[in-house]
Amino acid sequence: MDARYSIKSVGPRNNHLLAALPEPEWLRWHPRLQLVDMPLGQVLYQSGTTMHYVYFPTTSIVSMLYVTQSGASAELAVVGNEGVVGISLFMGGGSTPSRAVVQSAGAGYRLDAGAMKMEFDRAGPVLHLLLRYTQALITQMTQTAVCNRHHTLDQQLCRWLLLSMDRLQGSELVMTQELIANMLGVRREGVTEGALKLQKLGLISYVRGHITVLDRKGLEKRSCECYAVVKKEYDRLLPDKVAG
Amino acid sequence: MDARYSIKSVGPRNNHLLAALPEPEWLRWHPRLQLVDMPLGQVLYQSGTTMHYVYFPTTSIVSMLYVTQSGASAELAVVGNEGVVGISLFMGGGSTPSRAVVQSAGAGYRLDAGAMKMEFDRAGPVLHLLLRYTQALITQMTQTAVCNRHHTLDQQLCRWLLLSMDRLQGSELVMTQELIANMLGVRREGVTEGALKLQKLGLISYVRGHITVLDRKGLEKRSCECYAVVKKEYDRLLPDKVAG
DNA sequence: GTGCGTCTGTGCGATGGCGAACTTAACTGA
DNA sequence: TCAGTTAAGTTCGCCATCGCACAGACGCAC
Repeated sequence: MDARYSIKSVGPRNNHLLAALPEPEWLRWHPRLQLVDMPLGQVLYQSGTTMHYVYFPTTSIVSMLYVTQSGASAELAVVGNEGVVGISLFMGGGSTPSRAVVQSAGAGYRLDAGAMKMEFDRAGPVLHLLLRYTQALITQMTQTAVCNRHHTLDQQLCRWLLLSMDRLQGSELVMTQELIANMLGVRREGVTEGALKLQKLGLISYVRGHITVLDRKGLEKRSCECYAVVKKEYDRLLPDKVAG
Repeated sequence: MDARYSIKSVGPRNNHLLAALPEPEWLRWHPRLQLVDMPLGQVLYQSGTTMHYVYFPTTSIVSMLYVTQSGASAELAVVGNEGVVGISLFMGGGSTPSRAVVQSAGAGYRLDAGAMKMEFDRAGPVLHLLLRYTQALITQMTQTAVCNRHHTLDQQLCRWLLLSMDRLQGSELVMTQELIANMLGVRREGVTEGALKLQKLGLISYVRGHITVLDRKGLEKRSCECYAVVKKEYDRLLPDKVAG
C-alpha cells in the first residue's frame, strides 16, 4: 500500500474523536466540518491569540510548541488523528501561551469556534469525550516535563519517534533532524548523533528528511518509560470504540 | 499578624475556587465539605489509583509528582488555595499516572467523588469554573516542561519559590533543601548552591528548613519567564471575582 | 548539657549536552 | 551538467549538573 494519502482519500472519521461521535452528534457535525489542507509549518494558532477553529487532524500531525523569550523552543505535546487541536476553546480560556504548528503535512477537518462551543455546552457525550481526551493530552504534557528533566536525548528521540509514528499511517516520517531538534528543544547535532546510533542499530533508516522505522519494538526498548505511560493513558481514556 | 494558622482559623472560602462559587452552589456544597488536616508528606492519591475525594487546600500546598521507574521524581504542578487536587475525577479518567503529596502542611476541605461528579455534571457555573482552573493548571504543567528543558537550576529555584509563596499566607516556607530538590528533580547539593546564592544576594534567608523571602521582586527578576507566564494565565483565567 | 540525628555546606571527577565552525553528501533547477 | 541549496555528519572546548563522599552546624530529646 502506498504510504502517501491524497487530501481526498480519507474522510473525517479517520480522526478518532470524530469517529467516536455518536450518530446524532455526527449528523449535526458533519455538514459543519471543513476539510483543510495542512502544509508543513502552518501555524494553526499563535500564543495568546483567540482561536477561531478547532482542528481534527486526519493525515497530519500538529505540535504544540512553546517558544521562550530567547527563541528556544520546546514541544509540549503532539496531536494527530487521535485528537483535536485547540482545547482551550472549550476549556474556557480561548487562548494559550503556546502555539500550534503543523509538523507533518497532511489534511484535517476544522470546526468553527461557535459550533464547537455550542456542541460542548450541550453537556452530553461530546463534552465527556473531549474531556477524556484532554486528560490524555495532559498526561502527554506532564510526561514531556518528566522526560525533559530526567531522560537522555537518545531516549527522548525514541519517545518522540514512537509518538509521531502512532499518529501517522505507515512507517515513514518526513522530517529533518533540524525540525526534530526544534521540537525536542535540543541542538541539531544532538539529534544527528542520536539518529546515527539508531541507524547503526538498524532501528531506523534516515535519508535527507525521510525517516523510516525499521524496528518498532527496538525503539520501544530504547525509549524511556514516558512513551509507554502516555500510550497506556490514551488507550485507557480513549478506547477504540469510545462511543460504544 | 501571625503567619501560622490553626486548622480552625480559616474557612472553606479561603480557597479561591470555593470562594468563587455562586450562592446556590455554595449552599449545596457547604454541608458536604469536610475540613481535613493535611500533614507534610501525606499522599492524597497514588499513581493509577481511583480517587475518592477532591481536595480544596486552604492553608496547605500540594505537589503533583511523577516518580520514574528508577526512583527519580519530578514535580508537575503545585496546588494551593487557588485550586483543587484531583481534576481527573471530573475530567473523566478517575486516576492519573502521577501522585499528589502534601508539600506544606496545613488544612483543606474535601468533597467526595460522588458529590463532585454530580455537581460537575450539572453543567453550570461549576463546570466552567473548574475547566478554566484546569486550563490554568495545564499552563503550569507545560511551563514546567519548558523550564525543565531550558532554564538553569537557579532560575527554576526562583520560579518554584515564587509559585509556592503565591499559594501560602506570609513569606515563610517550611521546607528542607532535600525536599525542594525532590520537587525540582535535581540534586540536593544543587539546591544548596542555588539557595546560598540567593542568600548572599539578600533575596532569601534559609535556616534549617525555614525559608523566608526577603525580596520578592528580586526573586522575580532572577526567575525565568515561566513564573510570569503561569501567574498571568492564572490571573486571566481565574480573576478574583470569578463568579461576579 | 550532651548526644545524636537532621540539615546544610564543600570538594572532587565524570558526563551529557551546548555553541560554534566546518565538511561532506544529496537533491534541485537553470 | 554544474552551481546552488539543503541536510547530515564531525570536531572541540566549555559548562551545568550529576554522583559520591565527607565535614560542619544546628537543635531537639533525654
